[in-house]
Amino acid sequence: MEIPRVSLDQWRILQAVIDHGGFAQAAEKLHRSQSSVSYTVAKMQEQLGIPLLQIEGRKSKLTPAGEVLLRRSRQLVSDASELEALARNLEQGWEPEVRLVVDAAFPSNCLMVALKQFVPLSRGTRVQLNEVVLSGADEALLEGRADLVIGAHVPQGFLGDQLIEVEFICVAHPEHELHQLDRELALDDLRRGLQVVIRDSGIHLKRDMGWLGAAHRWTVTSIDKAVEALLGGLGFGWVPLHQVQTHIEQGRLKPLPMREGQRRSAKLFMIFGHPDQVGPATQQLAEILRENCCNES
Amino acid sequence: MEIPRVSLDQWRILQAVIDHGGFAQAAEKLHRSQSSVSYTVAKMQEQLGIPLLQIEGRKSKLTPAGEVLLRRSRQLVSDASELEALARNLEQGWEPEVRLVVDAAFPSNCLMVALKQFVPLSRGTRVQLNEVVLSGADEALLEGRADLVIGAHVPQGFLGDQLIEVEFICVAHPEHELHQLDRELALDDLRRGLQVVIRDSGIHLKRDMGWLGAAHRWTVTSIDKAVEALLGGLGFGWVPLHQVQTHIEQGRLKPLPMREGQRRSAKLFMIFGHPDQVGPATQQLAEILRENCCNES
DNA sequence: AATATATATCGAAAATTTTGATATGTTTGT
DNA sequence: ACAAACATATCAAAATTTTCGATATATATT
Repeated sequence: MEIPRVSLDQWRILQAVIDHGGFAQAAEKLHRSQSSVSYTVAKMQEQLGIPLLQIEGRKSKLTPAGEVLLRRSRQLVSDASELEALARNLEQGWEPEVRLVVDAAFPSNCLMVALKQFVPLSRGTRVQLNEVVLSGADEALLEGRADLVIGAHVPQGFLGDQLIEVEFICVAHPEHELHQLDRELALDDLRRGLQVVIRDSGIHLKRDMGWLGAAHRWTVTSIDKAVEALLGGLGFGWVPLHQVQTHIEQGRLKPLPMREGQRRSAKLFMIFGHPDQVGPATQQLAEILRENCCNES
Repeated sequence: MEIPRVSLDQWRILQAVIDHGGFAQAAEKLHRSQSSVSYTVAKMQEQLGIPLLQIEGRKSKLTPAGEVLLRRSRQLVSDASELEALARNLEQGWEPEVRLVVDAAFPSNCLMVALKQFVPLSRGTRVQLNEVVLSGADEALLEGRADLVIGAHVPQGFLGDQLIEVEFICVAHPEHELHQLDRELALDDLRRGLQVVIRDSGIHLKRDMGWLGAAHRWTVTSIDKAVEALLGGLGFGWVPLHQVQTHIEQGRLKPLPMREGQRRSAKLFMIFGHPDQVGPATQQLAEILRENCCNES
């Protein structure tokens, strides 16, 4: 690995020149003299052996190479800042990383919004996200592989706050044979069909989602795949309502007219991996997740 | 955005202290005095407001925070080097980015090996990879959205080298009804079944892969999905042999015993997006891809 | 041509880093 | 317990780098 010759400060000065429209303006903002800025830029170009700016008229403009390098240098400087932000976090006892394990039934947009909110508050603390199904969450907890879990079950010895209730609905493609019967369905009707079942992602325990004892089953490993299979007219199955809402509205899937059990609901809990000592980053992330879920419902 | 106070040099010196086992050794390697190293480390800790090293016996060891920060700082320094390597590349007329478009039929391991080889030679030049099906490749070429294409067809006005020949084989799940017939199959036998067809990813042109005119078809958007569908026993279809080889060996899929056309082959070509002016990075990547394909066959 | 704007260059001043010498503290071997 | 070996800390002086103010050069505007 070649050692870097151009310093962060040098890149920062180049950025300032572009951002503030000239050497003089950049110098102003940086509380330096104009000649200092000029010196720095000249030196950078010498070190890199490539011109970054070229005089055009009386202003200097970025060369094509300069444009590329500037863009990437912004990332570099921002990474450096993040590193130092992490140092400040660590000083206050922040964790460098939060391991978040989430049951696939949890609405992914909820999760995305929460993570987007968390990032700017946590510069430097990373989130390692792991999507699991059913007992996969329990295992992560029991094996200490998670700091924060959103799961359907609170194992012994852990404390869980209820977060949201996810409704599962039993659907099939509108042209599926079960829809052709054109009457209320009993559970017995279902046993003859092909059920799409979401496979538990746990390794030790094995509990599959709403397994009915139907004659045929097709097991998939994620909710996305399950929905895909249902859209393909492959069978019927219970999936989270929020995941198929639009499909239902647009007629690509249709809830089965069941006498009972068309809907089931699962409570999702928020569980801390180390109930006794929750780090501040984990705490913060948990709070944001909670807020987002309240707004949602 | 907070401005970085700790310089790349400072991080590098911390790294050297750890890598060479002490201030004196680091100083040696860095051609600096031991006191200089000591000064730098002390200053860093002051700037960050957090201890990175602590004396343990007579050696200094990383604190837990130091460990985290060191690990990430290595990435930072390496990014900085990469940025400068990019500058050197640009100076020699290297492109900052190569847009590579690859037909999904191209063996992905081949691609991965080639990219892994390319990365160290191209530090700083990024590869933007786009997987397409059939005419998606043509479109990328015609619209100038690609520098290098691996596709099944060479559009007018472009030059293509043949790269490899990909064999497609017609398979179905071993328990599929077509396998139960237990005799050689004619094309007419197939028309009654459900064919899994890979959908063209092009937007304007539309050519689907080996569409037979079968009674039922299920169209998927990637080869992976097609294989998945076939594994689920959903129908039959032509897919690249290399993608299903292990499935066949392990009995999860079985080639259909066809009188004719069990195998089809498609030639894949390597095509430059701008035949007249091929950048050196593109050139290099193309060479590596070619080499890898030769070794493969 | 005169003026305003923008970057380049120069020598001197200021700030920072490096150095060599030496101090302080820890472990190892006798 | 003591010396030798090892490791980091500190100090003032030296070396290097950066910054500054002034001024030069170049281009566009009027």
